[in-house]
Amino acid sequence: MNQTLDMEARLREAKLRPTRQRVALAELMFSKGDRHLSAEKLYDEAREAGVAVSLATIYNTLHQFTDNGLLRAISIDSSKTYFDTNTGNHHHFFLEDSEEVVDMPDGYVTVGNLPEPPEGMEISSVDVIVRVRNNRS
Amino acid sequence: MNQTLDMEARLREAKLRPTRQRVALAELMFSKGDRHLSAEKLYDEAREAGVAVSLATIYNTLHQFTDNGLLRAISIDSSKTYFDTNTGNHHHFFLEDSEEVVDMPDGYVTVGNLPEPPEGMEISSVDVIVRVRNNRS
DNA sequence: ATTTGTGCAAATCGTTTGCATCTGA
DNA sequence: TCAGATGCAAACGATTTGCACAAAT
Repeated sequence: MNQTLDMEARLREAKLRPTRQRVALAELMFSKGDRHLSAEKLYDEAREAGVAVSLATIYNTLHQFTDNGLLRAISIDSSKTYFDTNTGNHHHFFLEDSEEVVDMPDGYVTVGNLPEPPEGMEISSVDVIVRVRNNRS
Repeated sequence: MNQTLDMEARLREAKLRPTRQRVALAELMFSKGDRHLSAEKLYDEAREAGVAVSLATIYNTLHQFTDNGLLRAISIDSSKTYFDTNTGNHHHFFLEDSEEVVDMPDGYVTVGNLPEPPEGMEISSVDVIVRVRNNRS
């Protein structure tokens, strides 16, 4: 069974037209387990894989996927946005030295005793980021 | 008692020369309780207050203050960096609608059951960000 | 045939840097 | 005096946008 067909179905479910580029990018992102990609990194992978896409399309695609629930955007480091293929509830380690984002499996981390959000506000999400570094820094 | 003198002392303690601009900026930042400022916002406040500083100096100053423990940098939203005048241990609410950062008093939020950091790594800091929005979005 | 997506290059935004000029100790 | 600070404008890197062209339904 061709993976491409699965991706097409997946895109249709997300109400996105399965165009050449979207299918190719979806395969790159979703065929290798959970990943945390920056636009630039995905762009490089696409070129390596011989997929012709422009950087603008990478950004468009990443945002469309995010809006339609296929990806989750993570802002950890000002300057770069990471897109997480794991949209489930979980938190992250951020490796300061290599600027990599690593999943912390769910089941870990409990956040307790949250104060009330400000008047008229509701919680949209709770992000826990544990910054780590090489212990000989 | 002139506030300026206090700020000068404070800068000296942090091993920074109390220059005209640094003293002025420190006063703007530290005289009004805990604040979360972006470089641009501080720049605007400085101009309003009639303090002549360039944006480059604002950035330099903000980073020097951060390196010397007077401020803490927060990356919440890719794209903008916020500088927190509260360097103590605490977490934040991020108001998605207005893009404001608000302190969550310490004593709240307990993070439990953290997994081991990856091999050879040590925890540098743990950040909890609770994103909130208007409940009629 | 329409609507939606794509590519390119130019534009934007926050931030940084190079360098000549000033200023505080 | 003279290391360290400042201002300006140009450089930057990530991201967005405008618009003509191409592809999907």
